Amino acid sequence: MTTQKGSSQPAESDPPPNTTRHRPTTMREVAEAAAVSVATVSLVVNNKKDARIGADTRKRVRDAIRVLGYRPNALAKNLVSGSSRFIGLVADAIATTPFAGQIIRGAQDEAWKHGYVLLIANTEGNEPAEKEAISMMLEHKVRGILYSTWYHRVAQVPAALNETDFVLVNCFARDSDAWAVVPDEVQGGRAATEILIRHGHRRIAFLNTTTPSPARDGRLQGYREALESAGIPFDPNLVFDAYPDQEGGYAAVEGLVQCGVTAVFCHNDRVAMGVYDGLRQVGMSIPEDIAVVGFDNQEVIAAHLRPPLSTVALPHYRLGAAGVRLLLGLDEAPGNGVLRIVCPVVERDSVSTRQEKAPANM
Amino acid sequence: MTTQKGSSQPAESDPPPNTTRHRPTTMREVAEAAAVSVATVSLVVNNKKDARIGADTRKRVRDAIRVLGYRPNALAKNLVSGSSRFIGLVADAIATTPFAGQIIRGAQDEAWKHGYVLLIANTEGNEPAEKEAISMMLEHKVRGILYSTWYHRVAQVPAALNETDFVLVNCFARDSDAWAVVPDEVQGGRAATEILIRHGHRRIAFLNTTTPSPARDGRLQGYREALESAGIPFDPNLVFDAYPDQEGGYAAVEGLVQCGVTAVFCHNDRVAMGVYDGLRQVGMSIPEDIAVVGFDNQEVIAAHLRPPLSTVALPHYRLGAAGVRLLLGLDEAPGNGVLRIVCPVVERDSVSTRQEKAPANM
DNA sequence: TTGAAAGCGCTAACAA
DNA sequence: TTGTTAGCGCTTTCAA
Repeated sequence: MTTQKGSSQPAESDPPPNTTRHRPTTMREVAEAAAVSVATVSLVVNNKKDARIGADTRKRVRDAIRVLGYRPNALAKNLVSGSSRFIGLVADAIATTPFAGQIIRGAQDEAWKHGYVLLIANTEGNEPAEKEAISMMLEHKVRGILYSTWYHRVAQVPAALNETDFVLVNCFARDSDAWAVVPDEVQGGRAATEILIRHGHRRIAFLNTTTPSPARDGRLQGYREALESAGIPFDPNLVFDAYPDQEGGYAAVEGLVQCGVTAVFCHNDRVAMGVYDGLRQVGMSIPEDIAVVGFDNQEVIAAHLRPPLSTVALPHYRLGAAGVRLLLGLDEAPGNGVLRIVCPVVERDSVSTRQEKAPANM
Repeated sequence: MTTQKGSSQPAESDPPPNTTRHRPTTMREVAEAAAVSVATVSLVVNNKKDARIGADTRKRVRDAIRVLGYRPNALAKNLVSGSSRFIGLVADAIATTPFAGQIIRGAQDEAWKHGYVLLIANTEGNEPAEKEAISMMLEHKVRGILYSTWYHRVAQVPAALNETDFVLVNCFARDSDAWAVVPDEVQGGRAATEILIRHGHRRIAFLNTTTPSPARDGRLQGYREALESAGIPFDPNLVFDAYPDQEGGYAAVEGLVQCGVTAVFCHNDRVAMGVYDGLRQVGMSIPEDIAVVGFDNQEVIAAHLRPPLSTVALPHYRLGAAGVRLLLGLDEAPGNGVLRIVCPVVERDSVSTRQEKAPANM
């Protein structure tokens, strides 16, 4: 097949004919073509405000740029200015979960907005890889580093991070005041529970995860706070342990029906999916017999269960975006250094059908 | 709170004390500290094979590097060498789907392996954003660009891509011989169907997507090929249209049971999930009454359905990895320029239960 | 075995 | 209004 490569052939073998596609055009060449100095070219390329360039000079330069297909060399530019427009993102698992991707996306969009580019590295949580990734970013003189994890947890901050600005995303340091952005688990747990309360439920179970984590503690606390605000006494017998996946939810159904609750708040959407299966098994229907809300808003699941699942979303996109804003000093970090992002409610039909929520007009 | 920034204070205000953390150490400083020339430092930093450096000189340099916390400046290095160690990845949707992430991961891992770093940009399929992203990558003198899409489709190749090496990932160009890496839909469709055939099914429905796409055509062809190889006549009445999500699968169940098939190949796992619901609704069980296989191997769903779903995986990770291999010239492109990656079978319990497949020993 | 010096492509004083 | 020049931090001949 024909080659699609331009740079594949050694350029020095023959004198560059005046065709395109050899060594990239430099600013100096543009300057010669336009019969001006490189300084002038630089000025027009960068649209320097306080540079007074004659209209015709400017035009000559512009033309030369177009004709030669000139592109500024960011490497050189960065070298001069001493700092690059890179932001490093090191992640422990870029795509083990659908979530991590949203962090990247949020970070990327926000970075882009301010003229920065994301340099990413995924380390699989592997320490040498992590060190190497950070080194490489440091060597590229990144503006700063976002250190992110795929689930909300305590992070062991690699020492090398201190050589630059950094912010933790979806994780936090236990013994340091390093800046961090995390989801507000407590508020999320409260919100989830409140959906149920708002629909008149008083006997509400909570299927919490078995894994110790900020999510486990935070959501439980939120659940309790919501009950308390509503004047509903907390009943520890209504809090169940469930392994945080479909099987865990399925297995928990038996206990659920035995204790006679009218609603259940599941630690995550996958658990909720298991609960759906279990409930169906025993002939109970959602939301009539039992209302359920999940957590995470894992689209593939939540939006397409029957009935679609009301849930609380994990704000991954915003986590990533807030991370770069903090990094760039666009937002101020809160006093303790950790910024909590709210987990928004996503109501669907697993608490009450749409008809009940908003009666049709006819 | 205390600042965690090093670079935040102007460094020129006072002469750098010999503490750490000011302007980063340069090679020249290392040279001075070690009382050698920068050339020598360069030699030892890069472990140049054919450089004969005295053991003690080398040690002095090493020590100075350690003491000063020197890090090479990749920007400068790249400028000199004329080319960077960047590979650009432009994606139309980094995380709308769990899939895209795997492409990134595959590309990242493979790039890393060869000393390259990924520069990523997501464009949301937005053309100006795409142009800008490519420009930026070109300006950074990337080694090449991976242009990827989140689902397998024909891509409109942006002209600017021709200024560098590039390979299409998960998409291909209609009228060009641009290099591309895509999943082998035909083989995938064949493999899915063969799972069913291997388990004795002869009357096999195919719930194909309604969306025109390489997946739609390829999987259908694979389905037909598999039937043909097994000597089963193709019956067009057994091919149904289904919108490619849970609702589509659910809706298709009625037709499915009416035509009395014993097995169904679903265009994707989400459709399969809908089929599960529908089948349960009419009291049929999987795999006893009807066997089902999906496509995509979307973990959250496939692995946790009841019973777990046998399916065929989309090789996103390998797509990304193969993309960089092609780009770097590590692998040879096939004659027509498009490399097809096999979609591996993932057997679970929706075709026959594990017991049937492998009887327990006692 | 090591050093001096040129220069990668660009920016930013400073001159003119 | 535009040009000259000195670097940015590094690699790489070429000399010593």
